[in-house]
Formats: sequence, C-alpha cells, structure tokens
Amino acid sequence: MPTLKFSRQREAIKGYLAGTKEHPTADTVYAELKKDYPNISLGTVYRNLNLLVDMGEIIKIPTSDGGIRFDFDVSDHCHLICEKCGRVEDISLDESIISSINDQAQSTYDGLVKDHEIQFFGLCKHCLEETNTQ
Amino acid sequence: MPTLKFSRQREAIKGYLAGTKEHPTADTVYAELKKDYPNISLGTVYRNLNLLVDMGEIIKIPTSDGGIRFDFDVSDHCHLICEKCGRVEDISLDESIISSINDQAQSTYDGLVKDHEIQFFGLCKHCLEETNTQ
DNA sequence: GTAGATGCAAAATGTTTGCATGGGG
DNA sequence: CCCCATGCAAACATTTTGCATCTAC
Repeated sequence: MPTLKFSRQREAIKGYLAGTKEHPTADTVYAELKKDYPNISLGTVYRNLNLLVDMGEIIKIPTSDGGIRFDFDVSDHCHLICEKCGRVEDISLDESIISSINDQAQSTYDGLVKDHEIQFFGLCKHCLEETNTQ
Repeated sequence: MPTLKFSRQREAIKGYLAGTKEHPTADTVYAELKKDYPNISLGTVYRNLNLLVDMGEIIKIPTSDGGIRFDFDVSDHCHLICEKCGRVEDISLDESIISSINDQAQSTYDGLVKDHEIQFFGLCKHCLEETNTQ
C-alpha cells in the first residue's frame, strides 16, 4: 500500500468529524467543508472518508434507508436513529451486556463471530417532546 | 390508501423470499424471478418489495456497504454478515438478552427507545473452513 | 523529480417515477 | 368499466473513477 501523504483536506475532514456529534453523511461533510475550502470536491471527500474508514480512524453507520453516515467516535457504542427526523444519536450500553453478546451469538453459530453492531430505533428527545405536546 | 389488488408478481416475490435463506438484494430477487417471469421489470420488484416492507410482511437489512437486503423472516432475530463473501446469515440470541437490551438503552437515553437491531460481523461457516485449510 | 492528492467531470450504481398499457375486481 | 399493477425508460441520488494538474516529500 502507498505511503500516506499529508493533505490539508483530509485534516479538515477529520477535524470536522471530531468536532461534531451529528454523524453526518458524505454530502453534509462536503457542504460543511465547502465553507472553508470552496474548491474542495465531492470526490475528494469520498476518497478521504473511505481512506479514514480503512485506516480505522472513523466508522461507517449504515442507516435503514440505505444511507451511510460517518462517526469519528470509534469506541464501542451504539446509535439510535430517530424515526421521525432521521437524526443519529449515541447510546451507551452496560459493558457486561456488550461483552457477552458475541459469546452468546457464537454459541449457536457454526461460523466465526468477530464483532457486532447494535442500532436502536425510536424518537430523539426533540421529536419525543414534539409528539407529547401535540 | 388504495386497496391492494392481487398480483401474480407480488405473490412470486413473496414466494421466492419465503423459500430462501439467502437474504437477497432487490437485484437478486429480480434475476431469480426473471427465470419464471421473463417480462418482469426491476421497477415492479422494487415497488413490491417496498410495499411488502410497508405492510410489515418482510424486513429490510441494511448492510455496512450501503446495500439493502430483504428477509421474509420478520421474527426477532439477528444477522451475521460474512466479511469475506458478503453472505448474510441468521443468528438467534437468548430471549433474556434481547428483551432487556431496550430497557438498558432507555435507562441512559432522554428520547424514546422503541426497537433495536443487532448485526454481527465475522466469517460464515464456508469462509471459516477455507481460512483454516489455507 | 516522483508519487500521492486534488478538482473536475464523466461514468457506474442503485433506486424511484411518469406514463401508456394490461389485468384483477 | 374502473382503478391498481405492470413494463419500460427516463430521471434521480449516491458513490466511484479517469485524467490532467498540483503539491508534499
């Protein structure tokens, strides 16, 4: 594999992802970076996002509508997708459950279980309050 | 909403999904049905798959590569995605874990947790054996 | 100077939609 | 007969890719 060279754009992408809790799509990253780097291209954003995923510096979150969102937080955590507004929020689970879940799965599966990902569906705080007051 | 009318194609789609454990993509469904119904169109497959999802007769499985697969089994179960061949297989978990996981998530979340979905990553039986013998 | 990174645009994917036609009720 | 479902193709949205240029090293 080729040696990685410094890139102002890649740093900016990492910086933006590190500073937001929004779990943005590639297009959102592009729109945000365009403010500071008017010449940046969508292709560059995609190329760098995929690079960062391959290097394990960020993770992909596939949503049920087929879209993909990106997250700078690579620690073991889950996401809730708001069924109303589509927002993606972080959720943490008890360590004991998370660590036993792979073993549980492995015990009935004849292949190899390496890892897992848990996604929740429901309403974010904002949409829940809106529902309650209507 | 309009009344649903019988459709030979929709029945065939349901029939195919009911008879396979392959968790096919829309395109695979199309290719399979084309054998029996050479005139069927991709648009019809997509329209009916979406219809069936909306009616709750089948479920969508979003995979990490951004693709979507369909499953006739709407019961509460999980999937393992093989990192090597992309195959999607069923995995069952202990009832007690599944039922407590929403409560666990809800206890630290300020919105509303309704449902969840667990995906595992690893190797299917076939790819595991291939790895071991190499 | 060389190889990787970029911007741009074209191409490749995957999915939806408009419309005239066909078929179930 | 009416209206939904279909086939077909065009439209769309999203992601990847080819290529000339630029830039880190």
